[in-house]
Amino acid sequence: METRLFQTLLEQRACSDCVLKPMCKPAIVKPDELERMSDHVLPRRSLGAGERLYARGQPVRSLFVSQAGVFKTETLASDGKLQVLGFHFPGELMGLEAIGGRRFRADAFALEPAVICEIPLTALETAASRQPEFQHHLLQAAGSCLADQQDHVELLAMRQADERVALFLVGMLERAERLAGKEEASIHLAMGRTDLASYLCLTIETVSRTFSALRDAGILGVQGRHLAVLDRQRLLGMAKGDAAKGAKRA
Amino acid sequence: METRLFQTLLEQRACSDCVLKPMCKPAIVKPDELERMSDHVLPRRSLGAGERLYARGQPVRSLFVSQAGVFKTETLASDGKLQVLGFHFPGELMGLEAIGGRRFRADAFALEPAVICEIPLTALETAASRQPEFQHHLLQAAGSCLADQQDHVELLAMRQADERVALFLVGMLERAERLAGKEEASIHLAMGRTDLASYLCLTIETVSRTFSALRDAGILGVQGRHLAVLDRQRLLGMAKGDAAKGAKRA
DNA sequence: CGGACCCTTGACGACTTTCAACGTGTGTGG
DNA sequence: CCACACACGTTGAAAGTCGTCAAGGGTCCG
Repeated sequence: METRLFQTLLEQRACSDCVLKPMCKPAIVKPDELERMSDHVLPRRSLGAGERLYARGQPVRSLFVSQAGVFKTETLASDGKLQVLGFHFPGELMGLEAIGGRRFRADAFALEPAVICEIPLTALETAASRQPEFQHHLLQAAGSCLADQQDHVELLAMRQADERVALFLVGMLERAERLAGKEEASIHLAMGRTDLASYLCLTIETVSRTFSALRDAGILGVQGRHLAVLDRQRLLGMAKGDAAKGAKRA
Repeated sequence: METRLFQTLLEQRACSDCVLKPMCKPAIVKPDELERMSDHVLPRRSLGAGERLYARGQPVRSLFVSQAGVFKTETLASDGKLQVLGFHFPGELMGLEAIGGRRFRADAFALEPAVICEIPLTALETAASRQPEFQHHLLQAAGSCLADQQDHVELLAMRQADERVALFLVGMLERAERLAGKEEASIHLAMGRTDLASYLCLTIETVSRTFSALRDAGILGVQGRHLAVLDRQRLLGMAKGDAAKGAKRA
């Protein structure tokens, strides 16, 4: 059950035993450094759905890696509306964008019950100094965060709503498959339509209509937040901007 | 003249003498490390307007900092169209998003005659290992890149074309003022309407019309790429999404 | 049972895109 | 020197898509 996994994740203190080590982006290399690292990583915390991990404006003292559960980060855009900046899956680093300005620029919320690994910046930097390979990993993790953000911009560059949604779903599918290690035919969305719409820069109505169109076209099965990928090929096609009209057949 | 400055920038080999040191984001801290760093930084190159600095798919061996001249980075979006991801001013780090995947994900072009400082990754990492403060700076630079990308997303989240353009102009103004160290009343755009439109995810026609509307509203003076900020207050207001209608007075 | 929340669906209008034409400046070649 | 092509920017009119406003259904919970 989920509770079992949660218990396991919470009890683990040592990074060397971490279930997520293989996919932990800031993964540490040498065993002895792992030990040292463990001493500094704070005890794992669990968060309930909707709970806030950190808040905009707080000084950054730690970075975070989700062990279980999807997170969202959102910021107050210049027009005063909330803007979802990203969704963060287990193993993905959070908070890095804050260290440029020393304070968090966004709020982070758990979308589901979650377990979080908190790494103090001081521990991160001393570990990086001691161990060039870890430093290298850290830089790579930063680069990956940047790449993710660029993907978000690319997503927003898709003009048509259905293309945007399709590209988003393909991305979610890939992430889920990377975590599961196998092909998936269904997607469970951790976020509601509101967060989804904000991330895609669309209204919830448009998102809902697009899902319905994909359903009517036989591409997707839609039951609330649970989606079934019925025609992977056509979904991929839409994500590439092929089928301008959602329901149009090839 | 510009040529004089170019000559100066090209002749400088030592980071310690660098004119841009105060604003070089990956600025190095201690003098002796500066010396060592200089030995590894490649001789500065100059690029003509439109010349390519690096290409998508190339393996990353160096990061780059513009010494003079604005650059653009653009990628091939999944729909096959070119998408401008960012504009990079002197002192800003380029290429970091590539190191996550070991290859450049974008092309970088000089928009004007430019001088570039090339820092091999190996030099970067050894310097960071030796000197914790430099490592800290490097991480901060990475964070700043990430923050810039988030700003881009925030920009794209502005629904109305005039709000997007206004927010972009405010950003350009701020960057120019940071470089100049004083308030500016005019903006010289290094990029053409096509790159601008791509960055803003609008068509060039819409960008052009928006500029015209801002001109007619008495907010902006427009002469091709040269803009005069006539009503700073109202421009800021639009960037915050206040005036939904561009020409509407307060 | 009522209410809150989330998601869906419909109709209308506004905005941007698209298509098209025009003007300007620059560089090339006659 | 002029003609011409070409790139770039502007403007106009028409069409399409998404946002807005509004209403309704479903589920969960008190």
